[in-house]
Amino acid sequence: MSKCEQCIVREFSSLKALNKEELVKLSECKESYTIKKGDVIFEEGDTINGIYCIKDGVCKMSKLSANGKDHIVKLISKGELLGQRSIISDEPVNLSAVALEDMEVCFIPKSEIMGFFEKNNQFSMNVMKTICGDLKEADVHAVNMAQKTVKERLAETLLYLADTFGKNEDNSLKVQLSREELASMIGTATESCIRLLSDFNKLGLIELAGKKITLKDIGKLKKMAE
Amino acid sequence: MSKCEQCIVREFSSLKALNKEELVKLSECKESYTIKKGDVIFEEGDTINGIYCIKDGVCKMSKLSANGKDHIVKLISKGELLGQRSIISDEPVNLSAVALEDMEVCFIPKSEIMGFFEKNNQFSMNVMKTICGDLKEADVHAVNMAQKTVKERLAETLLYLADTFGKNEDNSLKVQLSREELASMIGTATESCIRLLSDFNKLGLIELAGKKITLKDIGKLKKMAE
DNA sequence: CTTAAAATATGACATTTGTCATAATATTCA
DNA sequence: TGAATATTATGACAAATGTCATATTTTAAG
Repeated sequence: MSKCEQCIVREFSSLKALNKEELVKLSECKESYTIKKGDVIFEEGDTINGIYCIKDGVCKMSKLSANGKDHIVKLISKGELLGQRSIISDEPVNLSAVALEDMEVCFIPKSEIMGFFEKNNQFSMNVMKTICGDLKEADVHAVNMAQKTVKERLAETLLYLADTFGKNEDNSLKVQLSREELASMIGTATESCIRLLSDFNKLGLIELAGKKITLKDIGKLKKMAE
Repeated sequence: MSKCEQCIVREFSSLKALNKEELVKLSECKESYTIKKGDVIFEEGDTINGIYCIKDGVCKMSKLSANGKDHIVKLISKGELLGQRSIISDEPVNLSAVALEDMEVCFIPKSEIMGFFEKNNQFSMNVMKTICGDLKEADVHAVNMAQKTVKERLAETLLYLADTFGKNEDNSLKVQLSREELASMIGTATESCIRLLSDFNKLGLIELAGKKITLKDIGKLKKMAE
């Protein structure tokens, strides 16, 4: 079993507040998992008994809307913690988490986390700050959904994907989403998404090669996203 | 100056975790304000040096979108705390707060709040739970904005207003929003909002009398909101 | 490698929503 | 009170977006 003391990923999350002793204890109770692309980590409504620390890979967090369509609320990657909200609220999770690529995660039991909350004030503050950041982002997201056109949202999302998850050697976006998934992120019909991607392609803003998307004119894309 | 120990509103917020001693100290440093309808409590980007405890009245929390339109993200009323996110993140506020009716609020300095965080674990947990609740709501809100039609959003919002803020003796909604504000809540053009209200009126779902809106067929409205 | 299934792409059209113009009504303030 | 202003309402039309049908291409399975 790998040791948390030596895990670099920890430095990027609230867990960086833990001291040596706490880390040793954490190493002993955490469980490592490998998750395959497409696998479900948890589903909306599930009761989870701990949080997941993402060591590697990206997953989508989505929510079913009343009409039965899935909406991808955000993407989570290396260094982030999954399920904090559910543990703190003591409620089932309200988003589903599905791996977009093969992932490495560690599961930390709820009891352990609650102990940190009680004894480590800095850890609590870190978690609070993270959740406050999430809240701010969620508000921005809601306003974007309400006020921006689909075209603007698509441009913005492409830029977000490039900024947040980076590019391959050939300059294409590292995270590969299906058209359906991309549509579900920007909140539109799959066909509309495909059509707009075609338009962007014809305008020279992006280049399409199968599932690969390459941003060609970031300046214009930024203008388009307003 | 009124005493926090005797303030009932406190019982509805995270402040309920405070002990007698803390309440006495709070009474001494807090400041009470009266805010007139339409007054700005703070604006997006402002740096605030404490949080506001709403004793009475309702305010709108809004965010300017890139195209210059205001979007009302949520309404806040009696018993809730304003500005927690900003204080915890140590960042300017990202939403504006404007009174929809005359309000009574108390301002609690940041230093005091930070002290509670350090010494009162239950207070910290309460705040965390509140923010987690906000986050959940914000995610639901984003999905609604992305997936529901304007009609569905209007029906939903009317029901929300009735549920959350109640009705007058004549059964009309207690919170009075202008058509423009209602439109800015559901994320649509003012004209579209007015048109849909007219439709709902003709269908017998609601009754319009000036600014007053009365829900006549809650069942159908619920169906319409999906 | 070949076939079936899934994903992507595009056309045609309906529906929703936004915009601009203008009228009717309500509200404010001198 | 009465004029000025803001708000609400409605029509006409344009633009954006969704839906359904159907190719085309890609991927997966045997």
